[in-house]
Amino acid sequence: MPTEQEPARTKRADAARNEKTLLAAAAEVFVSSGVDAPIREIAAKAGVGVGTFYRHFPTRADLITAVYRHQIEACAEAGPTLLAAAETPFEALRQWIDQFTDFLVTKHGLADALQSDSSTFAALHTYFLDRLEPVCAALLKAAIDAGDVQTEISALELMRGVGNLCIGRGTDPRYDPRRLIAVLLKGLRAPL
Amino acid sequence: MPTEQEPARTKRADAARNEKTLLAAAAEVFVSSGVDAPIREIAAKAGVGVGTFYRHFPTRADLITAVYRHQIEACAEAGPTLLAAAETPFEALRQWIDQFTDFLVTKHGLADALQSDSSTFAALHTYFLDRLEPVCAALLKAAIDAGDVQTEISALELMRGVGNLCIGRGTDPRYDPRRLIAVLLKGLRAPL
DNA sequence: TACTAAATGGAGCGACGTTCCGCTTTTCAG
DNA sequence: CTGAAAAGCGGAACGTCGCTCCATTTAGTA
Repeated sequence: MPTEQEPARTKRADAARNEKTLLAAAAEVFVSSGVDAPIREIAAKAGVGVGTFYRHFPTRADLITAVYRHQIEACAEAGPTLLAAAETPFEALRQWIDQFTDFLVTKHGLADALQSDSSTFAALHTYFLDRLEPVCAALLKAAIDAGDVQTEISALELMRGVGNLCIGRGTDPRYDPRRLIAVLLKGLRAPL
Repeated sequence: MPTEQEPARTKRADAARNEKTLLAAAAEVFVSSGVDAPIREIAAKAGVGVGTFYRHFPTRADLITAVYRHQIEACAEAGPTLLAAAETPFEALRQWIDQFTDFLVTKHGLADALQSDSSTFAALHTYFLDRLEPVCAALLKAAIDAGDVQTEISALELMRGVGNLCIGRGTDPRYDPRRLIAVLLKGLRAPL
């Protein structure tokens, strides 16, 4: 079995520089134009050609995961921490969902992309789920074991539901995802 | 004040025929390719040019509302009927939401379009809400008055929440919007 | 310095939405 | 019945976007 011992030659200096520049440009453009901003715009802002862009991020999902990797990681790591610190497992779950919601809500269009069935975003969807689903599952299981949650629901379904509810905020001030997510959690909670 | 008494000349026969043909073609294409199928495809299937398409349906939202007008109307009319027939107002609300959900879930991509903040679909969004929001509000108010619902929530928010939860079904068999909507309703319900 | 592999960039292709306007068809007054 | 005028039609054409391809440039190395 080939134990990933390959040289993994270090990237050329200019390539590394361009990648950083692209990441910064993308982060900036995402804020103003959302995660589905034109590639050309990002490449232009970074001062590189589109060919260079695609060399670094073959897929839009690659770019998005790279831009938000830190926050996804933070969210993943928050799970066990919250579980240890909170009064009850259910409270830990609630707080984790809060953090997850904040993340989605502050990134313009990210929630939309996450739920899109377009194959372009399949990888993004997969990445989020692979990383976060186990974390959410642990919290959910703890809450169930504690008897705080009776409803039968999978972590995946819960996360997708929360993600979906985060779509479209900003369009209409009368729609607040957090309120609905609170209702959803209330529905999850065992009677009494 | 000009009392809309204008002649409103009846459409030319061929124009009326083309409109019907386009509607039929669109309904068919929507089933196989979703509501965001290429305009050219619909026009081709109807055997007309794209210019003709745009003459009849200047915006995609116009087409979608025309295609689904009957079902939207049926959903709107079901409100009062259910309220009169059901055991409790909350049960009426639940059944109405069921019908609304069925409608959204069976139309490939309709829920996505409904929540999209793209200005293309703004009219669609408006049409749905103008027609259905009062109906949902009446059901919700009845349930609140009966004491079955305590949570403070607007009909608009509830409808958008349900609509959002309907997004992405079909992609993943493990995600069932109805289950989450049931949880949401449980969360709406007053304790006990 | 000279060589090579990595990296670049932007022209170009196909798909799509949308507009525009010369041509065809329907309608209806006479 | 007839012949304009009005209404409708079609599809070429333009702008935008995602993505690919490859001739050229450049960083690392001996």
